Amino acid sequence: MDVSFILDDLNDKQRDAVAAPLQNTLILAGAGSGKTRVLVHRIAWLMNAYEISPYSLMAVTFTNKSAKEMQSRIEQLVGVPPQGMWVGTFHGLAHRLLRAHWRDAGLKENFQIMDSDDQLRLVKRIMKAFNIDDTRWPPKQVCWFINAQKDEGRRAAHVPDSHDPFSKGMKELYFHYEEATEQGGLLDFGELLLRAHELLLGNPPLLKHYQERFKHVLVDEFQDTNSIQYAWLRILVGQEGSITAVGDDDQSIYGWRGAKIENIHNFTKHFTEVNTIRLEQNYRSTGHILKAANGLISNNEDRLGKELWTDSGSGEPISLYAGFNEQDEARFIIEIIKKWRDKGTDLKEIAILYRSNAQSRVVEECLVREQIAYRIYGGHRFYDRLEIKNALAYARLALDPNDDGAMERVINVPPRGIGERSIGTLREIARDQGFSMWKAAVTIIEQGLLPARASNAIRSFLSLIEGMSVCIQQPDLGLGDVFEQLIQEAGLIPFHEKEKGEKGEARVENLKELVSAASGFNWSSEDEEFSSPLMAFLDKAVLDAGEAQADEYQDSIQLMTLHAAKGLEFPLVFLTGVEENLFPSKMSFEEPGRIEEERRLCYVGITRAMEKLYITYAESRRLYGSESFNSPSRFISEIPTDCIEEVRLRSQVSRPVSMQRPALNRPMNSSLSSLQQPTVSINMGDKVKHPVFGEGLVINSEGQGAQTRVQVNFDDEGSKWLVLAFAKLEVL
DNA sequence: CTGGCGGTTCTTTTT
DNA sequence: GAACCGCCAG
Repeated sequence: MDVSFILDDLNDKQRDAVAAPLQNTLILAGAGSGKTRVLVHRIAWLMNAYEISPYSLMAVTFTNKSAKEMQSRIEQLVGVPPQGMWVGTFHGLAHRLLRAHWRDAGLKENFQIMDSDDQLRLVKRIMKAFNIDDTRWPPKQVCWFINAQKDEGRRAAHVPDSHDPFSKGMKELYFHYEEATEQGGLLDFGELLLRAHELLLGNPPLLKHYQERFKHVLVDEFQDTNSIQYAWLRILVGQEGSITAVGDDDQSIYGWRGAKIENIHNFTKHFTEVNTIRLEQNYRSTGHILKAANGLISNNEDRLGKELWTDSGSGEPISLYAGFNEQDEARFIIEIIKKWRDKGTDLKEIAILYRSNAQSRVVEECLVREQIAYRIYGGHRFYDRLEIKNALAYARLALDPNDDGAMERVINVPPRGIGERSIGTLREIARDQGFSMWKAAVTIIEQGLLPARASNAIRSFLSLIEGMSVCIQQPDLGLGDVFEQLIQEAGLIPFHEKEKGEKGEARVENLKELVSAASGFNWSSEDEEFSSPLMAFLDKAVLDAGEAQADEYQDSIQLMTLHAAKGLEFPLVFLTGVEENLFPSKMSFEEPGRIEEERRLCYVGITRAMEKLYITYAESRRLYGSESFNSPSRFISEIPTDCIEEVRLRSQVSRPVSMQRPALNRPMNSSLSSLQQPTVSINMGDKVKHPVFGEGLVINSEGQGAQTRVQVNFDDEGSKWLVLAFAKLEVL
């Protein structure tokens, strides 16, 4: 069979990667080097050249979106959907495994997946039940702790003992949490992975079966794997199988949620006879942009090493703009956008990137004023919305009345006269008797434990749910109709219509959207792991974000965080708010490795740009209600100067100069910075020496003339504010 | 039981 | 600056 078509249109390195022998393979794919393409083509190659059945292949990704994309691109290339191949996210595949082997995994048949919101509620519930002080152990932190443990593959019993009461409490809470989830048949995201790993580890015949089945495993974005995912892969691949991992250690930006960059660094140690291939030719960006990215990332120490190059010319230099506040920054961006738009660029080819979501507001306001369409990526996911979760909770409750989480969620939504008091009694009885809140409710009514008013309210709630459970069992009723009816009976529409503002309207819209999503859900009966379409839909709702925006196809400016931008590309990119304390975020100053991660994040941002990149920062910024003066980010000075050009839009308005413009460490070829350096001789970013405090870096300043104060971050003493006129600072 | 007021807290986010 | 939580009054 002629398989050469698979290698057409690939460069030499890509071909090497795609046609690499059937052994452990590590593909270090730089930004814009055709990573997904290589992965997809390799799958096609394995099937056609090595004649491996799709049944023996597994491809793992992190997001549903990329799983879907991979699936459809394989189909496109090979012509037919790859029958029997497992393509999905780590969580999705683990889930599939657990549904198929729930008994072996020690689960209930109807186990449910919790999202982070459910998890938080559960933790709060537990803490109330055990009377644990939620100021000493904030529920969010408890969740974070538990998830971090699970990411590392640790159950409560594995958490090392500690003497300090805080850690002790955490561990204890983890125990309580384990008990509650076990009892309720609830699995959080981390549990899916942990459980799937334990399932294989503790069941040699089953493990052998899957090891023999999956001859080759392919993993995308390998640099983002956490410990448990890595362990799962290793055990699954075993001695006989092999793995192709594609990743870029320079784009590892999820360390804060457990991703271990070490996994990619140590790949060659843990897997045998690894064939390493580097893809360094970039097809996305201009030379200037790549040079900037290379220069920046070379400041990181722990790297496998890679240098991107292109043969498509150096393009325009990067433009750097110093806004004098965040308004000015936004105005500048819009101005440039308008120029590009008038030249004929589609709005959807322009992206505005920022470090944190809070920064989007100013830009948004500006875009609204100028009537430019925009779209914010990320934001709240469809199935995460309050009204959607409530509707889903009704379905869950109808499916299983003993689902306490669902019960708590909707028992008084819309308000039906069952308040905190009654619910408290329910909880109490449930806990004392060791049964569910539903059963507790039945008991209350039977024994008249509450005043008639509350009792009646509860009774009518119970019969409402009973009616619903009849409804969902009608075999000829479509999933869409089911939700239509549930929403109707629960009275959710009038409830939200009563809400003031546009919020209510949007919620009603979303509920309608849910109905149409449900009716469009096709449950292929080959998903034999599921006993009913409704259950499958509920699981999907938890695991799948559900594209939040409906107007996806409208031509609009793309706004997103840097994290959300990974994997995307745009002709014109604005990297905004590139200031110390913001980016790198001041939260990253504590631990040593975090700054490197911020730098990688910046690298990701720069490499999103295809033709033109603008980097902007503001000298003063209102954030969280108060004003701050940040110096330009260290990352700016780490970019080779010959890739950057400073811009000034308007003729400079004279403004009070407390200190000369804190431009770059190095002298810039900007006429302005030299013009405005009359009196003061200390720059932000300068290294200075103080007779008592020693050496440090100037990181901030305020005031002018004799009152000028500077903030210096001393190597040994931490940061201090000093009055310039008195402190005997020596510039080094 | 509900609604309103004040005090507190604030990265990044997929599953 | 705003969103979220907890407390208090109706």
